Amino acid sequence: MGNLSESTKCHECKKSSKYFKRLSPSELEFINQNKTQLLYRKGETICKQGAFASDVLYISDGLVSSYLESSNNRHINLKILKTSEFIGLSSIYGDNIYNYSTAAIKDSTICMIKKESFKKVLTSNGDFASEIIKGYCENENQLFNKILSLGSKQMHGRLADALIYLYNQNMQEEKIFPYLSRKDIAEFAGLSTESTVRLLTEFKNDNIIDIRGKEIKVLNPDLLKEISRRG
Amino acid sequence: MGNLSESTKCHECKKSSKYFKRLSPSELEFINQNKTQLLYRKGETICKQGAFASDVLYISDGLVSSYLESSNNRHINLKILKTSEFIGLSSIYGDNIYNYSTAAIKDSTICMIKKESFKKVLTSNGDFASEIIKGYCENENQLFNKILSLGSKQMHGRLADALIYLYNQNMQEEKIFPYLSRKDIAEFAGLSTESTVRLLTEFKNDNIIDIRGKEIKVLNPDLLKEISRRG
DNA sequence: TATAAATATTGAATAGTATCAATTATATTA
DNA sequence: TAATATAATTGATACTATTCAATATTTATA
Repeated sequence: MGNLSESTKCHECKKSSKYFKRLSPSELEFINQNKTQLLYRKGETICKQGAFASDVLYISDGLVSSYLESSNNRHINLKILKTSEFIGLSSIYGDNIYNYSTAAIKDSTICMIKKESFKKVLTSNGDFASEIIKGYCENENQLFNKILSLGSKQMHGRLADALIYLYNQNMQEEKIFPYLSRKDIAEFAGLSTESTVRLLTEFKNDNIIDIRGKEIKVLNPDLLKEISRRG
Repeated sequence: MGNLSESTKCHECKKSSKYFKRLSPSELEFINQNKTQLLYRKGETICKQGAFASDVLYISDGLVSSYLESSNNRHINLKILKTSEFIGLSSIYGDNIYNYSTAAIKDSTICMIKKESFKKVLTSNGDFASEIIKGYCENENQLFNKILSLGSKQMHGRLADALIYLYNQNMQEEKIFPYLSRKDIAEFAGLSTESTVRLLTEFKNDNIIDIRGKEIKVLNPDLLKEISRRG
């Protein structure tokens, strides 16, 4: 706790997102007063699909994966969420429930902001609202890609899509592959774990990727894109 | 044209959506001045995935299907859009291009509203903006369902999902099945046309649905939901 | 209405993918 | 570190779904 409390005030937060930059000091202070900060350990569920959503969550520091849980007990991974990203934005106006689950893939500090407070700021600050809407749109695009991948491609194309996405995430500051199991990758591609393992080996033998344990490097991104394109 | 011009003014439009109800007369008049009305024939493409999006489209009267086109030449159907729904809202803040294609499934009157004008009203009228954001959220939920269906279910579950969606659409004022080919249904379910036909027959033999040519009736919605649930 | 074109249906063959079981490698914990 | 648990890999098999080809049916058009 002591270690957390240092960075507990929003306006002192070094991890402030582009969204929060749109807020005035008083708005930021208002948010600060209506939030709680929590530490989630690797593997812990942060929010659960279907649960009542009274807060908007903000990743103050960490690495989180979002996923959908199907009625037949499978998971489809949606995104890797990083420091300074929001969770559960669409619950603000929607059903009041989380539409997907999230889990910490490494120890993560999460700010929980009361939804009503968040909404208040959103209504009063058009700039902030615009930024949020922009976020929605980008997000939608990624969902379309997912639908195309799952709906119109077979194994090779689907794994290529997953690797392209994950590799792009991996290239930024923090490496993510060390935190992902084969099962995680499989759930990004919408494949069984075994098929994923087999295909990864195939890609490796074709010098498309390099594998050292969990670490995966893309050697031939163009070919990977071509495989994605062909489906 | 003569037939169209009668209902060309926004404030006289009988097909005004819940969104437009949020606008003041002057705002409505502003939109009116910055729009064009066009008639699309059945089968015509209304907007094309990837094309530059300078307008927000509004279905003044008609029936439209939205779909994604994959790089390997397949289509995945997303939604049936009806009178008083928007097309291309997410291009307002996003990439400036349409992220999906739409085609008229029957003759449809479409209003094309200059994006910049739409944006102007959106920025100045928070109520209107709220309504639009709410629309985004509902939409996102449907995309999650699609991802779950395509990513975690096999044929029976996927067709059940498609039929449940289409049947719900069908129940409203206008019947939609007469406008849909087996191929269309297949593209909603993410299946081949032949598999779709075979499964439809199977569902019919199991008294889950009734088929008379294009007309499809759901006889046992609970069983259909159960099939969807089990995947 | 007759004819042509498009759509729907069915069967058989093939390709694609998951599942199960066994084994090996890696990570965790006493 | 040894023991145990978890994750990764591989092979064989069974299942799922598409494709191709042929036929029937419906729709559109001259």
